Amino acid sequence: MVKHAKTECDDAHFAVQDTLYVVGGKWKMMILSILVRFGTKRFGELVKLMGISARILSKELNELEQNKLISRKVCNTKPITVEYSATAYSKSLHEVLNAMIKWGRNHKKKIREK
Amino acid sequence: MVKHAKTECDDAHFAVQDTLYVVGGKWKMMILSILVRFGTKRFGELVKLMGISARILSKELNELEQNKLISRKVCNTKPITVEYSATAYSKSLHEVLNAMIKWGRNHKKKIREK
DNA sequence: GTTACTAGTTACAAAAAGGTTACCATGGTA
DNA sequence: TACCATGGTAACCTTTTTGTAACTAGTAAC
Repeated sequence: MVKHAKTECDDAHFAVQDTLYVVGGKWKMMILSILVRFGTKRFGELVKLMGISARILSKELNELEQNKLISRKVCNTKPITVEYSATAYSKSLHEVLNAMIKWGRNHKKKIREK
Repeated sequence: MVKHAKTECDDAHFAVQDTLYVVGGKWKMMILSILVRFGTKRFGELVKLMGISARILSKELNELEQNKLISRKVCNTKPITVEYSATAYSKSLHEVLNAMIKWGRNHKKKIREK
């Protein structure tokens, strides 16, 4: 959680920062986007789908799991596989997620128009 | 704009990344939040309000201005003052902004409950 | 025995983000 | 004259983030 200097802590502006603290960065929202929209995915599938390195993905998945935003399940397959899924709590982010998808698409369109 | 490896570029997951590319980071959404909700603010006011350093604020404001998300106005006061305002385009972010404020507040509440 | 697949981890390097301090020019005030 | 405030900028440094390459362990196919 972000530490706030002087102002009241439940100020709207700092709430924005708190959200970014949990799901900011280059990859977390994209991982959630995939798991929420496509459903359960394996580690290796995410690597290929996203073009992310295993090291970074592993770290991001751990952090998301600690914040209860995804769940991890190890499967008894020949080479063991691990499945990641969105949790109920991660679904509380759908408004943020959808708004960002919408805005990103629109912004890219605007830029291409130039 | 983020460069995408192999997948189709208008994929929802990459749209999320595109949004983060423009308004991600520790400060940009907070600046927009303040300008959208409080209205026009001067440079020095933002520094005090946010607890951000002048160097970083200056950089962030420049980047937001380049993306047409804020406008800058130099005023003919005794020591010149500079006013920053949200633009019409920045208001297209209100959905993202409001969703993030709402989620951040709720998340902090959950954490305190533990 | 060798190769391959799985999901990671480790060590290392590079880049990006964020921060501190000192400084500038302007003009008003004590 | 010296000091204060304004909105910056430049040099420098630290921390965080991201990436690459090599390696692990278990099992199965060749």
